[in-house]
Amino acid sequence: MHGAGSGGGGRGVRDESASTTATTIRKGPWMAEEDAVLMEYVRKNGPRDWSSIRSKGLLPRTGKSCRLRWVNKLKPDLKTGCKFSAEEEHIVIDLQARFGNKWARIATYLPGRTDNDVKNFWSTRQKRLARLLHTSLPSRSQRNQGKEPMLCEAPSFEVCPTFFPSLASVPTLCKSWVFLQQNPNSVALPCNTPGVEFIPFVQECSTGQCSHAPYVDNTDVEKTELMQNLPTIDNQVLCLQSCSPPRPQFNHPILEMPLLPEGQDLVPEFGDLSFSNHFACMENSQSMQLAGAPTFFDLDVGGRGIKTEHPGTPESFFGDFPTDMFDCFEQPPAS
DNA sequence: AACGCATACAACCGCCAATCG
DNA sequence: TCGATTGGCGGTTGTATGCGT
Repeated sequence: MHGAGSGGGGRGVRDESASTTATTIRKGPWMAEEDAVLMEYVRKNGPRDWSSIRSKGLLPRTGKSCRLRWVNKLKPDLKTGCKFSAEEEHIVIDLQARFGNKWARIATYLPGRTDNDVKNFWSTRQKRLARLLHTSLPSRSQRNQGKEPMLCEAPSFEVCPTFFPSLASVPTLCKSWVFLQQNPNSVALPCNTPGVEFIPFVQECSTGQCSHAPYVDNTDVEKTELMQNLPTIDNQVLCLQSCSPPRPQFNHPILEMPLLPEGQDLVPEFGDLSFSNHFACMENSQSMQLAGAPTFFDLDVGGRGIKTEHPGTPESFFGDFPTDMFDCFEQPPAS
């Protein structure tokens, strides 16, 4: 889509050819004097007619560069030098799942944040998660170039069907799964299962009465449809329960867009505390019941078997994560 | 102290849609 | 109507900084 690899070329302080004459476009870091000129221009003329800044000889910068500088650095009320709060992170995660890489749109929900801020935050987060999970980001050919929410950006988990024979008929477009709370009917849902998106954690409901609505910012009708679309496993209705912290209240009315099944963030799959319990139990019971079946720690994660690095216990697996990674998740209710 | 790595940030690029003449 | 210009956006990359070894 875009000129990959061309970005950044020729910019920066090494661009010594950049002069201060109005006929030559200056690139690279902005100087305080330039900022002052730009601020003064905006004060007099407002944030518009960016190209006239150069045509009038005020700055040897392109209009695009001036606008970018204003929007990202000089505009009042920007939260410069302030890390994303947990609430902001939640908002970005949720909205990215909903809108895709529409950073400008997402930024409108975050006062003081620019699309560049959100984009950088997300990029850094993706890299961090990829590294933590010993897997690589999707190849460029696999990325959707931001046109739609990412389809299962989480690294792949090859889930042994032996564990979940009842899911053999569940269609899947990806290899990522959301795990249900551990119990004798433990199941996993592919992350693209209808109704799973935006639902941090999933529990099984033996009664079929769902007392907890999943977190969605949609209408009740959509919620109902969402619930109806849930698969049934072994004739049991799956019940959704959000175990995530209270969700942020958006300043804007959300959602002119429908739920997108592709949206599924990595965190829910790995943040569920019952996730580890699930496999701890599996180690003790199911692996015995299913003799010969591989355990979670035999599974290949992102093409790299983690068994050798994390032999045996869920704790050893999660030990690789930052200690505060799950701070925002509360313990699921004891069953 | 030096080095390497991860992260945060800044600013570029090309593409595209809207606007203008 | 159409080509040129402009502004907005998303992707990408270089640099600075912090931290651990």
